[in-house]
Amino acid sequence: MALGRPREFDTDTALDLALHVFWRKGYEGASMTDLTEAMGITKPSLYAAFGNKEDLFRKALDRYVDGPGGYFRTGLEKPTAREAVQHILYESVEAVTDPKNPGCLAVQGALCCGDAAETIKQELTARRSKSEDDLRIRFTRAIAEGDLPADADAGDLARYVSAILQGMAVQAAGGAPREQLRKLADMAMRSWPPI
Amino acid sequence: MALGRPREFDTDTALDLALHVFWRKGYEGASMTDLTEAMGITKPSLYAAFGNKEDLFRKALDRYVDGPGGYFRTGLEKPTAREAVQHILYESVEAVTDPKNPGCLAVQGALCCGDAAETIKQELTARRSKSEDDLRIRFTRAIAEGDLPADADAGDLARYVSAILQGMAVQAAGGAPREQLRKLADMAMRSWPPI
DNA sequence: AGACTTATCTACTGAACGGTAGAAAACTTT
DNA sequence: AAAGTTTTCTACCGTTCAGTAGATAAGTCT
Repeated sequence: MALGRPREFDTDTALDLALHVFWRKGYEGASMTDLTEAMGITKPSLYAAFGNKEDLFRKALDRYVDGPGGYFRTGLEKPTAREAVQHILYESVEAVTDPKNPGCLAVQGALCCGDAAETIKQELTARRSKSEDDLRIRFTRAIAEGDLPADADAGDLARYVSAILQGMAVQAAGGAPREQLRKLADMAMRSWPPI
Repeated sequence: MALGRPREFDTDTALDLALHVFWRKGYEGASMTDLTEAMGITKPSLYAAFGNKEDLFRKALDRYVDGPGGYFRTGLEKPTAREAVQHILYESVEAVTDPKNPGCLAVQGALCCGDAAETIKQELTARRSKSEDDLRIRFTRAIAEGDLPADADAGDLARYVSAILQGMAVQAAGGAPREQLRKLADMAMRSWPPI
């Protein structure tokens, strides 16, 4: 194997670099020039390795959920719904206010896009919807386990937590300091579950 | 007065048409061609009447807060903090899920923008921050009037309501139906104030 | 060594972007 | 009617966009 000239860059680290550009500028805001300069490769190399811009973005997204976005899955595995929400909320605060990870990728690219980014918009919407569904399933289990009140609506609770997370992402994009978002998480936790 | 050739279009209705294009596509997503076609005028006419794209967007924004976004100010004038929040939340649900007003302009344009839109991003951030501050001032008054608990933090509450509103806007952009957002507002109201 | 395969490079598309020049048209004023 | 002012139009500007052609370089295979 390994026929032909060997690749001179590591695709995974290049993908990480691309991820950070998309993170900072959004899908449409990140030009191919921005990306190639950050990744340290030329455009033909990028196209040969990753396809087109859309493919690159999807691959970067996958890397996001397995890397910096991993706290979400970790949170779902906590023993109680309360601990799950707490973990996800507070880790999300750290993530969206981390100067190395400026903003939430899922929200960042979700809005304000032109016609060309329609499919990207759908992809991000689908991923957000998937996260909300994961929450709903977790809450359904919690209700069955007596961990949440029997008359709670798992879907409503999932939507509520999602809204808080998305609101935090918007506020972080507006420059809200970590301390303020922590207090927002505090408040959401104090009245949890908001039946 | 009224020297020279008279303008053949009405600037206010043209601004409304522009507003809807920005609403649907965001600041960067709306091209000058999109705008002129929707407004029914040519590019030089647009530039002569409104300046450049950025000026046009700001004028459309002003028209937004005085028109479709007017429910916010109306809400602030309600006699109690609870009624204010209730009014703003439910009217916001109607606004962001109105098929004629697809999304929240303030959130729509706030993210995912390239370098060119940096000043627009700042403008939108400033306006969102202003709204949050209006809420904070209203809550401060409510605390003084005994309308909210004395140990409540007006700033935290304002941030909380803002987060819910922004979360709703993101979910609406993702196609969430009106019914679901109403239930989200219900939930936020049920645990109000979340001290 | 030589054939084969793949990566890398410079240089370039065509299209879309925001914005404008310059002439003609439509009005008020004198 | 002529001068002055402003709008409107077609046609264009330079720039940037995502994406590519074609030559060359660097490896592995027989």
